[in-house]
Amino acid sequence: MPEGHVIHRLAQVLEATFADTAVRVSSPQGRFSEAAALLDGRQLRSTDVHGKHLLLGFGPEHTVHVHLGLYGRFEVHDRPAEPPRGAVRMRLQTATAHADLRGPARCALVTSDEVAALHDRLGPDPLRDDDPTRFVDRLQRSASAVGRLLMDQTVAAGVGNIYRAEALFRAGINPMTPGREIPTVLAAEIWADLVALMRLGLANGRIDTVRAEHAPQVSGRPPRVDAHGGEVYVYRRAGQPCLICAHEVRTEVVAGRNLFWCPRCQPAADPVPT
DNA sequence: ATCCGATGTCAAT
DNA sequence: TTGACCTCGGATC
Repeated sequence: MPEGHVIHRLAQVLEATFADTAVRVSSPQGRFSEAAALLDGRQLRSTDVHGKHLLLGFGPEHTVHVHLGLYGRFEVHDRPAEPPRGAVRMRLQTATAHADLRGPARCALVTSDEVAALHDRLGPDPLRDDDPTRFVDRLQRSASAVGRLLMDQTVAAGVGNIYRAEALFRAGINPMTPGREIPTVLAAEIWADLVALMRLGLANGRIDTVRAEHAPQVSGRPPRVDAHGGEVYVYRRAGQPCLICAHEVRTEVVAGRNLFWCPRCQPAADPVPT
């Protein structure tokens, strides 16, 4: 259940574990057997990540496109593989290591054209040093709520439900604010904060938006340690007191996911006087 | 033992 | 907007 930083980290681990050696590729579950046979014995030549999409390059026209979706997992172990338990879609293995992919939304051999189309479709990724002006432009050209736009992978690739809620909290922006009402400087600041937060998440291996550099001061209140392994201001804290102002954190489904915000720290803009 | 929701996306409506 | 995908950990009975 990853946001983009998890996929970037996964790519690093896979590269470190499997580079420069022949990799046995199989599909114990069977649903990837045909492609696995084509890849078996090749070397992992490259990895690439855009948003939440992982690309494993086993040579020209031998790229595997992986997307974990909501419940996929890709676990890497520095020990020889044992007979798989449960459904393993794709297994990579050497004499000393193995990696098991389970429950992905997508695991498929793709052409270079399909790779190009994927990159074209996705918006800038805060972890790819992409151009922030594309993000700012998309935001400011839309009447949609910013809380919706941040979940749109053509607007910002790799941002998920936690970073959406936390970035908006840190910026003090009400999630229902139309993108076009967000000033350029503020939009650029949201991007810069996403870059900082996601880089920190990549380095730490977990999300922490409270102790992150430049975070708003948590006046006298201890940060809440989130049960999911990170520390957050509002994510999944519906009904609990805001860590800054003690107002009750609200929640509402936006873009199909539960969005969380503090109505006091993130007030709706004043109505335009008539 | 069982239910439910989840760091996601797409196709069908 | 809704259901499907197809997995698991935590809450609840």
